Amino acid sequence: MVKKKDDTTEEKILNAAKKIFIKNGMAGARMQDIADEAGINKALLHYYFKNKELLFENIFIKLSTDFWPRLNFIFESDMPLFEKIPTFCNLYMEKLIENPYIPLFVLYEMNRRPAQFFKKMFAGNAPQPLKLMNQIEAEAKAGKIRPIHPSQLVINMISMCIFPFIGKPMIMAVMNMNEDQFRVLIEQRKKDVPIFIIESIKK
Amino acid sequence: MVKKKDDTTEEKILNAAKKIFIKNGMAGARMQDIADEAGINKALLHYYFKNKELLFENIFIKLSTDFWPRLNFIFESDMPLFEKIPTFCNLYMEKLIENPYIPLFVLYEMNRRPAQFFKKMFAGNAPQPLKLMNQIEAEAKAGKIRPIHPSQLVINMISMCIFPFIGKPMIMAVMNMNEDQFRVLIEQRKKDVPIFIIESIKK
DNA sequence: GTCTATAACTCGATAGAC
DNA sequence: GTCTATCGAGTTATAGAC
Repeated sequence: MVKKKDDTTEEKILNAAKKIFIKNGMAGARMQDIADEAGINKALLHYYFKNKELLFENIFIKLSTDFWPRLNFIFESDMPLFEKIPTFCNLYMEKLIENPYIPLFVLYEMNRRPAQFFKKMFAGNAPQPLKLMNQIEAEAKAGKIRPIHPSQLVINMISMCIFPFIGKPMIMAVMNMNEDQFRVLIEQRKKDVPIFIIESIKK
Repeated sequence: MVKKKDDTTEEKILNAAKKIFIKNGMAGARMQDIADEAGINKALLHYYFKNKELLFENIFIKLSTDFWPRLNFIFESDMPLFEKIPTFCNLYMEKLIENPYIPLFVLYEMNRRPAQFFKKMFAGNAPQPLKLMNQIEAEAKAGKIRPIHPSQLVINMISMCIFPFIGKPMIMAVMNMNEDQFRVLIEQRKKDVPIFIIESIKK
């Protein structure tokens, strides 16, 4: 019988820290809250992770890869563009539905840290949109799609996938929605965003 | 000779608080930093604003209206849709270029506050996309544009305007850009985003 | 209104027993 | 490895002089 991973104290701490850091951010999170969430005391927390900064870095690097999950294989696949775009949007939005609070957390913390810091967070995990961008440029040159800046198209796609999760409270307030209605909106987007993009670039 | 508004102590405090809160967030901001920035001491800060929470609320409500500046007149104007969309994108992105850090600040703080809290922040300032949405629906029914969910179109438009400002460090890292190149990218977007949208919905 | 000084408190971190 | 107890730095907030 294999011991479940999150039965160990270290896993309990990591899960608790993840939850508390996402909820309150680095500055707002308390070591006491993390200890409580993990069902241990502060001293033990410091026994496993020397200080708050190191615990945070550990979590931040993990969550950065959740923010940008292993979808490079789509960017870099040989799929035709009109298939690649819906595939990416669907898979990425699925991931975001599972982890809706990660983008805001990651982008917020990135904004108050020097660029140097998140070089290491990208170690081997950086998104590689270059092949997709080359593909877009090739299709445009070949007259298969209308001329468009590849980087702008990629940013448009990612903006429309991510933003609703970041702007959820604003959207719900402005559009006078409840949780259920918001969930429906997001489900709709999985179909609508790819259509929106393809309608824009097709000739 | 009229006294400049920000010569008063209260205005100095408000400007300082705005700067520090945007930079460090509510949890990360220190009353001492705000006092230093304003060129006064902490005691005087508490004389003007009883506590940190009240000062924050004051700033947050102000910044929420900057986040959503007075652009309702565009949403509600009688402009044709194909003119309204570029006008909105241009004016909104101009505002965001002036205040690039406000969206992340506002959306982050909104996410850790109960919906009830920012009801008051919307007092009289809520964005009113309803007329725009009705217009979209009418144009679709009349066969002037392809069928599309009005709320999705509005969210797409806002996503593409705002997201680059929130995701700036990520975009710069992934696309290997410096500040100047990012500025160019944003300038391009003022033209490209409206085109992208119109190409998508036109018949 | 504005300041200095300090109280009151929060929180990260450590000492030391088991 | 895990706990209780506590230190000490840093912060919000107040008292009280000018």
